[in-house]
Order: sequence, then C-alpha cells, then structure tokens
Amino acid sequence: MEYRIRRRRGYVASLYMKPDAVRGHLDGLILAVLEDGPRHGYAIIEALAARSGGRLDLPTGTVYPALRRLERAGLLSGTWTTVGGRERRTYTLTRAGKHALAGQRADWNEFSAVVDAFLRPAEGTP
Amino acid sequence: MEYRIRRRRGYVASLYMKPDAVRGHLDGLILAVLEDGPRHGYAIIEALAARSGGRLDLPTGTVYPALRRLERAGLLSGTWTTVGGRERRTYTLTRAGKHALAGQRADWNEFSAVVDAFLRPAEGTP
DNA sequence: AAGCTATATGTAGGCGGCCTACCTATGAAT
DNA sequence: ATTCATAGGTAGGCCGCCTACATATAGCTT
Repeated sequence: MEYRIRRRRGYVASLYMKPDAVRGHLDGLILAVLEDGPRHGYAIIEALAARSGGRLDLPTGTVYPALRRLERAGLLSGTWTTVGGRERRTYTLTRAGKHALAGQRADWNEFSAVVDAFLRPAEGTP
Repeated sequence: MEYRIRRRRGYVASLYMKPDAVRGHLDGLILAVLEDGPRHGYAIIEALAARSGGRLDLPTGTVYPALRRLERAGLLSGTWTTVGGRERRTYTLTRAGKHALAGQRADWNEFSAVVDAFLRPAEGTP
C-alpha cells in the first residue's frame, strides 16, 4: 500500500499518508544518514529517499531547519564548500551526534517494540 | 533504558522520554486494545500500560478526547453503563473501526520498516 | 470523621515539531 | 529562452498531544 510521507515538490502525495508519523524520529533519521559520512542537505534528502525505497520524501522545509537545529545543538558540524559553482553546506556527525544517534537507536527499538506489541500480532493471520 | 511515555498523574516521568513519539500512532493503539473486546476509557489506559510493560502510561487528557474523536469518526460506538455506582462509557469497535485498525497495522508495518532501515542496523554491533 | 487513594470521566488552553508555501541562485539540457 | 535538477533558505500555520484542572463515588486508613 502506497504510503509516501511527502512530496518534495508539488502538492499532496498520497491518500493514505500520515505526515505526523515522522514526529520525534526525524533527528534520528538524519543522524543515521550522516553516520555513513559527511553529506550536504540535498544529498541527505536523497539518501533518505533512496534508503527507504522512495517512501521517505521529506520536503526541504523540513530537513534544512532540522539540520540547523542539530548543528546548534552540537550534534552536527557544518562547513561551506563550493562544488561546481554551487554552494554546499556539508554536515558531519560530531562526537555528541554519534552519542545522540545511539540514544535515538535505543529509543526507537524500545518504542517500536511497544507499538509492535499492539499493532503487529494479527498482521498476517486472517 | 527507562523510556516511559508519560505519567498519568503528577509531573514529568523520565529524563529520556519523548512524548511526541506516539504522534500519529495513538489511534492505532487504542483500536488495537479494543480489538480484544469492549472496554471503557480507564480500562483502555490500563490495558495500554499493561501490554507495554508500563512504558505506555498515557494521561487521561490524551485518551478521553481521542475516544470521543474516534467515536465521532464512527470507528467506535460508546454506551453508558453503571457499575458499582460509577458511570462508565464503554466503547466497542465498529466495523469501520476494524477496517481502520487494519489500515493502521499496514501503515505501522510500512513505517516501522522504513525507520528500521535507518535506526536498526548498527544496533547491537559495536 | 477526616483524609487519602483508586476508580472514572471530562474540558480548556498551550506548545512545539513538522509542513506548506514561498523565495533565491547556478548549471545543464531542450 | 525556458525548463529542470541542484542547492539553500525563511515565515507562518496547523494540529495532535499534553498540562492542568475540575468533578464525583467507593473503599481504605488513621
């Protein structure tokens, strides 16, 4: 069932999407992407889309403010670089960011286990 | 790691809790509880706590409005009963509610698979 | 008798995180 | 020339959940 989070450009994506689903998990997703190495914002959005099979298609208005927030929080460090005449802000996971990512993983494991206890059992048993 | 969602009474519960985590999943949790049979609000809160090992301790101000909303939406039907001199509003899953629950399950499975792709892999491998 | 706890339901108001909608700019393709 | 992909950004708003509070009965303790 199609369940795309959000269209990057344009209007509504799907009838069954729930934009609120990422609430409280966005930071963890971004930190996880940056674990593979430094990336700039646009590349992060693409990595999120790629690794989720296109299901996670976050708008720039969601990701860019989040990156600045995470940088202010000390979890990321950002530096300006110019590639092919275009300005990029490349973000790198800090030590604190790695620590925060570990916490996000623990939180997600616990949370998803809790919800699984309610929403998983009768899944494939008609 | 302690990760309780919320205290039913009193103030803050835990340093590491994320109250926003249930966002967009609350309806599914409630519907899932009522799948086991009709229950009143207070019993639903207790069932959520019991089946989550105490990690899900939702405040009444969260659950009661949600129940009324779900009833208005036609997913639940509520009836007043008196048990031991106390008024109870007992909610039952409607046909539409069962259908919605199935949708919530599908949504959760897809969503959790997406987040797992980012937050699960390096979990237990230091 | 008074007080507290558990049971049971509810509302008003607010907070905050993400989204919508918009803007700017360059390089490449049509 | 215009459009698309790349790249970054902000302002304002929505809405879902939470906080805090209010109400009431039953049962237990002191």
